[in-house]
Amino acid sequence: MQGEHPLFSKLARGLDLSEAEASAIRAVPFQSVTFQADQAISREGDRPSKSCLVTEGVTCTSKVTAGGARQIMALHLADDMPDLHSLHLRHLDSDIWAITTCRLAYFSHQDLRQLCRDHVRVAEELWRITLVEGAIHREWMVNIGQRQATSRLAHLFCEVMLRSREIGLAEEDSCPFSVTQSDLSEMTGLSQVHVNRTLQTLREQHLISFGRGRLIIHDWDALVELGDFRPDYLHLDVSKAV
Amino acid sequence: MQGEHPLFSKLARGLDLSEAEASAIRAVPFQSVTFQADQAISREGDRPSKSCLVTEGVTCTSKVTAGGARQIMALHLADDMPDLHSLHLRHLDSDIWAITTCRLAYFSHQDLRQLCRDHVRVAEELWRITLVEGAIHREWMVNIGQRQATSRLAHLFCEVMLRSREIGLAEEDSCPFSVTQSDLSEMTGLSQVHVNRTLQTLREQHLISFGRGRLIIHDWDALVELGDFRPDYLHLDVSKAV
DNA sequence: CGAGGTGTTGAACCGGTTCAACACCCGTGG
DNA sequence: CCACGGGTGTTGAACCGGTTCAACACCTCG
Repeated sequence: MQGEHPLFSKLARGLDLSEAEASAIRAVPFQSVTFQADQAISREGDRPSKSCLVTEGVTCTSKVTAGGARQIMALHLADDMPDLHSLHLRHLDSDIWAITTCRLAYFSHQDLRQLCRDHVRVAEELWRITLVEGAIHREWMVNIGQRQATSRLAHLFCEVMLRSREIGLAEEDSCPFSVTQSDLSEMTGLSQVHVNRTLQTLREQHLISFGRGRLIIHDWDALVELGDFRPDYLHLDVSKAV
Repeated sequence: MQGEHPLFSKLARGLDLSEAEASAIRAVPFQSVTFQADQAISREGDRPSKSCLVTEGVTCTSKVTAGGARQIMALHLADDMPDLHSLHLRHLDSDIWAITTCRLAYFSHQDLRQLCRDHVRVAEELWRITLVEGAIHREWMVNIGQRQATSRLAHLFCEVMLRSREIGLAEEDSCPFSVTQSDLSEMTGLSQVHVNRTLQTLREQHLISFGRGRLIIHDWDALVELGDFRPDYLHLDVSKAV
């Protein structure tokens, strides 16, 4: 897939594309842009005329309260589309940040809309992608609202591992995960200090290793149990034949 | 609008419909069903072949953790479509419950898909509706993850008031809101006891009244301030001319 | 070698939880 | 008409998970 059109590799994942669809997708022009870690990619209130796809690195969606507290609402790994929703929403309702240095491919809304009009199945798949994002939001609400610190982190780690595996970035029991403890705290609604202590607990129980840009899960079953992790919400069950 | 086709009144809200679109929408068959308060409408894991629109009452989307704690992830008032996402997701990832007695109109997925294929703008509007749901999810994450109890409730009340106004259910400073304190606790990730105490605080400060199925906001500006409420995320700025 | 970001630790604190008892309200049936 | 019952709301008191603050350690990179 090296050098393949980024939107094509994304869509080919969930869809058995016809010749016509494939070539229409490959014909969508795109622009590659690199962002440094901790750079803002877009800001709340922006009215973008293009949407992006992450080809490398990690981005997140976040908001800051009046009190200055920050919540990260979503993580985007390779092949995720952080602001696809801007295709049909006038303005962005959250910021999008680069967590690591990352590379994005931009597609103009005009081109995407045309693609959708010409190829219904592609439209439906793009729609579906935004729906999965919503499903992940729902699970995160449960995580933040109802689970204890250890479970919250365990759950997050399980998700990251599964999503990394999905895009071919995971080895057997490990995957790249270059986020700080402070990032983790903003994803889970915990304080940075408590994340630190909770990580220690998880490490002491030989469940995970985390650090130097990598997550290693030593005991998947135990982590799943602890995190109350049921992956249905990721909607990975896409058999291409529908 | 009494007696009007429910999907039509919903879509006419955001879209200036052409004759062809309007009649196609009105042609979509639907089935009206009544649910009693606290009845399950659909369950996690279901694979629905139809989606519903709330015509009366209040429903919610929720999940229960392994520990038995329940999180409500979304509220649906009249004209909301609680499981529109099931149109493109194989299975439901959460339960849908009737909070009050309510009336739903059901549309088969087959019909909705056909409608979308025949009328792109309708497809885009339905897609948009699911995207707004996602935007609300994101704001709720901020609410649950970062705000204190008083702000959380204040924020929720502001949202309910605005959404009620949008569908014409609000009087000047009040709207119907028949949920228990326990429901509020599950929406905000607080304990029922603490919701009770927080409500007392809000009442003492003459910000709201809440009870007997009604929410009254006595001081909108103060409540907005307290709740850190910025309504952009509701994406109500739909001028019909695009 | 120094600087700044990240991770770690301890101790005091507090927002919110939990448990358990009680009050209230409304609808039901006797 | 009242007695009853169940759901909802209210209260107090003990408790605890997580926060906050502040200091320090560590690592990496220039």
